[in-house]
Amino acid sequence: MISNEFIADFLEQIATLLELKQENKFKIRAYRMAAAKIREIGTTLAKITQIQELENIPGIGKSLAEKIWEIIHTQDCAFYRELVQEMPLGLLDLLRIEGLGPKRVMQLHQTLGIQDVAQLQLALNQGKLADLPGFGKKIIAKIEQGLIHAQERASRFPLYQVLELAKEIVGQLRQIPGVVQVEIAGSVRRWKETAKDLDILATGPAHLSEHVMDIFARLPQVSEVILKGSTKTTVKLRLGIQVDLRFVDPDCFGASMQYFTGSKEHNVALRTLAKAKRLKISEYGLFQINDQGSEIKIAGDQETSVYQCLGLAYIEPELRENTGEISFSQQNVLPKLITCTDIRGDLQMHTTQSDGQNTLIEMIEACQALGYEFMAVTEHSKSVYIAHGLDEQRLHQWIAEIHAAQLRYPNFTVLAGIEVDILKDGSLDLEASVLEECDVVVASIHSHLRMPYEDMTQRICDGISHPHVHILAHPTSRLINEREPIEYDFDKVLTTALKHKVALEINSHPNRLDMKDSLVRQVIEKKGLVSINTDAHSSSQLGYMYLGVHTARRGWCTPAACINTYSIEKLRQFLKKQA
DNA sequence: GCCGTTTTCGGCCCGACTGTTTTCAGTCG
Repeated sequence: MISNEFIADFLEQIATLLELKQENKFKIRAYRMAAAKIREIGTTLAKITQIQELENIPGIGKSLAEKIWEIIHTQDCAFYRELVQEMPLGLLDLLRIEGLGPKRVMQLHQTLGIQDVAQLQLALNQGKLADLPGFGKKIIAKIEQGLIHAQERASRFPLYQVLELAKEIVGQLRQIPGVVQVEIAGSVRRWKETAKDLDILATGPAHLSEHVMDIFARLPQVSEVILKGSTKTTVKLRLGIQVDLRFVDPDCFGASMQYFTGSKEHNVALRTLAKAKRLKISEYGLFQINDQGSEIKIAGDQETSVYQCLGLAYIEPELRENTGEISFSQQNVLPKLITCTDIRGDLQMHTTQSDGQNTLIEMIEACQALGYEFMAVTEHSKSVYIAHGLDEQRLHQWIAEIHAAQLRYPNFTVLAGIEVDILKDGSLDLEASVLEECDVVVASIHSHLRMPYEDMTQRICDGISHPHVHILAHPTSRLINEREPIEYDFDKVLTTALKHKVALEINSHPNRLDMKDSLVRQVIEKKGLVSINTDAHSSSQLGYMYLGVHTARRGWCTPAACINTYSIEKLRQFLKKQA
């Protein structure tokens, strides 16, 4: 079955080829928006039986519907083929080089016959670019540098890594006397799972701006200054990540935070809305345009007031992806999102009994220190040899030990659990009799990650249909930047989970964040349940909970949809499958 | 190519920085 990703990649490539062709930029945008829509939409397009249904999707009209239909049924697209005839695919790689946009790439292609990165490198070595109009010394140097960057660049950095870095840099900038505010913006503020760069906003009196930019450009983490102006400076850190700092007047703080938090798509939609109301929005504020064409600032110092003056309820940064949040906001029906303080307990963790670093008692006390009311200890099952997984006998004894430990903590609940493997054939790795002794059964997949789509779907559905299973852990087994998610029919698994009252986990480990945001959204839309857990292998990893909570928020998750917010009484009801 | 709180055609977000420019285009976010 053709995945939505496959279709979206096709449209994305067409958009880039049209960009090279210097087609109408709004046409290009239409392809990009359609690709984005397809990536986040819940339904698998390949299952659609009427082309009309495609046209009903916002952002997809007749022309795009026909192309998508063609891609689904032929795994190919004639329009795409035509474009590739005109422009070699190697040119797409050139576009990813800093300093090269569509115009210059086409100029290189048409005048020097350059078709790919290797030919560009050769032309640079031979000094051929210097003869071209518009290619001065600086531009050529930038392209040479860009080629080096393109080779060494990791595409995106995991959120957690960038957050740690951001805290460091923000801390350093806040120490500059006279600076009023320094805040993280961009995709990091939206808690997107990976970041291309880090955006920081600082405010203060205008005379300070040059000084702040100087200090920023000379921070010890900086390896290269890419551009430097009085209000905007971009540097590259030794770690390879790019950081943008913007400096504005405190009066513009709200508008700037709004602007630099993005997403780009959210901002475009907001500006369109503003324009319809004869307003103009920029990083400097929200302006009313009167009949003479002059502008009067009506909002800007607070982010909330920018939204308010547009007739919108405040939109949390995690929702700003232009996936429906603006119309929900207009109708004032945005969900009240889950927060870290709603979490009453962690339902997946490991101790020294299997592959954890801390003892049961240490984990209990760490959970209590976090203010939790309950926790579940969930060791691995026997087939996970390397993790020293438990067999029936050991689990039986271990449950007794957990019960004994519980006696020492009368005001706190320690649930005895297990993370049982779903084997290749869909059966569970432990006998039902011992699973029945557990308070919580978390099922997951650790082996045979590459199976045919239909078989994997069946395997997971069988696994979670087992009467003792409560939670499907890290549902896609992906590792960010390391391992692709396993492929199966998520709709079908979700339907099965709903039927059997199984919650789907949001695993908070920084390398996992699994399920990802868009899948969480699907669960929420279908009125399913999630469980946000850390899968901690040490007491310090219990602290990753916030990463899972923000991922949940990106999926529009409310407290009611997350079993970790339940009171212990309600949780026990759920675990009895009587909820 | 899409779409309608300027509705079936004519719009479609806005600004900073850089370089090669003699007044602005290209790139980027």
